[in-house]
Amino acid sequence: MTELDPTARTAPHDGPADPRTEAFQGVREARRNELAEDYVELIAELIHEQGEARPVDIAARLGVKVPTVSKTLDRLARDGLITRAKYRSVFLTDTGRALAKECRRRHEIVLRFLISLGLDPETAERDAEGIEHHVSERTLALFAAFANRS
Amino acid sequence: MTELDPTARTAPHDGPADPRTEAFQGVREARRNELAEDYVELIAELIHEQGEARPVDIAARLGVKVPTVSKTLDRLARDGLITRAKYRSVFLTDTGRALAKECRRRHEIVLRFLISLGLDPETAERDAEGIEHHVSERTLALFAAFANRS
DNA sequence: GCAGATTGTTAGCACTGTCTAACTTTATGC
DNA sequence: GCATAAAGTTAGACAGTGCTAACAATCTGC
Repeated sequence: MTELDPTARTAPHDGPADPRTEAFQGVREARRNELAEDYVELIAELIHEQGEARPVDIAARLGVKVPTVSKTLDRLARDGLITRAKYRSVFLTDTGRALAKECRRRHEIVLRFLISLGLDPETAERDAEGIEHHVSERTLALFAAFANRS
Repeated sequence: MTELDPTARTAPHDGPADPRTEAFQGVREARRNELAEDYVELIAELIHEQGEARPVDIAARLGVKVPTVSKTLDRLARDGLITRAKYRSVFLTDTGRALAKECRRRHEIVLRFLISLGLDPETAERDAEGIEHHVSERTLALFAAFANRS
């Protein structure tokens, strides 16, 4: 019954064998990172726009309460994406900055793609926010090509 | 500071005023329903393919353990999407069936769209699984039009 | 340079979603 | 029709993500 049982289904791979199962596992994996990605992307943006990223601004942008942000920032710090000192604003580590850049890139491509498809910018922004965490590199390349072509 | 403060930002709406904040809130809302949608869609599929939806099959498809499924099914039952009896397989309520149908529709459109964009079917399946919960009706219409046109 | 406003932290609660371990029920194969 | 295998449930742990309430630190405007 375990997913390592080589007699399961038809294929003798390691792993789930069913591509649908792989898809679900991939999605669950992606979902775990979504929030962290939203945070680092937003932190980079705030630093760029306002010179610093304060919990109160992060909370306002995300639409959550400040204590929620505080707790999440602790986790991001623990995971090496940001550094922070008590009662001070937040900084990205190199890792965090790299992730933010990557997220911004994906976000831009998805957004441009949706707009070039004919979507209004507001809906495009909302959809891009949800979609960007779930597009493979391959899809991203197709999106970018489409947006450039049209 | 609260999101109901009419002096916040520039617009005197109720709600967040910043479209980016709305986007984040919408995404969080969508994320809350994703798992339920995955479940009902899968349950409908299993019933169609095999005549019944058993926890063990749901678990195998999703790539999680049976007790996880059991607990989630309790929640779906509590929320009126399925009915179940102890040690028996699972049935969709009318509400659950409607949701499943809606999910399947979205999934199909996204999948067809990605494939018609030029993506290989396996990647398309994986990406569709992640994307389908985050596309607005408006985007879906554009996807469908594109897939039909090409 | 102090009072009051703003911002940030901590503690504690609730719920989700995952797991393992132990148990019960149902199904299967002689 | 009974023993064993398979499936399902329950209990309990743990991390994540949200909240409120209470407290602490910092900032601001006289």
